[in-house]
Amino acid sequence: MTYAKTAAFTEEQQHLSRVAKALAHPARVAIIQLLASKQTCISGDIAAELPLSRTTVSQHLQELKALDLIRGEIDGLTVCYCLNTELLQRVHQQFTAFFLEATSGAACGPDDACAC
Amino acid sequence: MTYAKTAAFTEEQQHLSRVAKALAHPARVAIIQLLASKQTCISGDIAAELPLSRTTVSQHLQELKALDLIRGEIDGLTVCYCLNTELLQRVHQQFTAFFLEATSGAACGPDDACAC
DNA sequence: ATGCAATGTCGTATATTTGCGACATACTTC
DNA sequence: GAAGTATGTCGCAAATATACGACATTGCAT
Repeated sequence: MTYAKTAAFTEEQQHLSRVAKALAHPARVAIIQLLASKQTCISGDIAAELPLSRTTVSQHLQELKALDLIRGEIDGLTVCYCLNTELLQRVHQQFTAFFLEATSGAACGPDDACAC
Repeated sequence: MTYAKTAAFTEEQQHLSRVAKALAHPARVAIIQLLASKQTCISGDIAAELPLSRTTVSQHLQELKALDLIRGEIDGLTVCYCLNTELLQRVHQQFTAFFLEATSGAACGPDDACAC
């Protein structure tokens, strides 16, 4: 395995990067925004709204579902996807903590010159 | 090009996913946290702190630098990296806007059942 | 100038992601 | 039950990402 030496990193770092990877594709960002905008949790309409094939969209949906960021509920023939707002809020807090940590410390000088 | 049909998405979605991709690896998250914790913008010490080869760390640094999230300043023989806190703050705002949008709308029901 | 140390780049091997057509499944309707 | 529709899974091809050793470059010290 010459790939993904993730085990050597903090659990926090791994989790943050896992969520970041879920958002690392515009299609998945678009899916979340779509679910946020439409009250009704759409199903295959998502595929119709995106410039990708239905198969590909389904895969992106599965990726988001694997992280539990979205949830799918079978309603007869169609599947209803919705956001897991509770988890999204927790993720938001983690990202905020990360960014606050990153922006609070002394960094570059006034004209972006390192202070070392 | 059977990959990255990013051009079909919003500029906002593309940018968010680009930054997310930069954070989609624990090593890069660790690098940012390291730069945040150490006052002095370290150089190759970063490689010593991570469980990766110096070459690999250098590549991760270049990726972060390509997005201007970090900056490197040559100081004689060593290179000083530091966080671009200004940009990080802007990115933080964008992520916050995204998460607020995602968590505000009506989503799953009380027991995480879709409301459709 | 010579030697050494710190960095980055290049080439390469492997793993993963992305995208999509073909197929299987499940459910609704007639 | 037959036909049609909505979804997901599987398998494949191409593009990317990850990891690292070998090499080139640059600057410091002797």
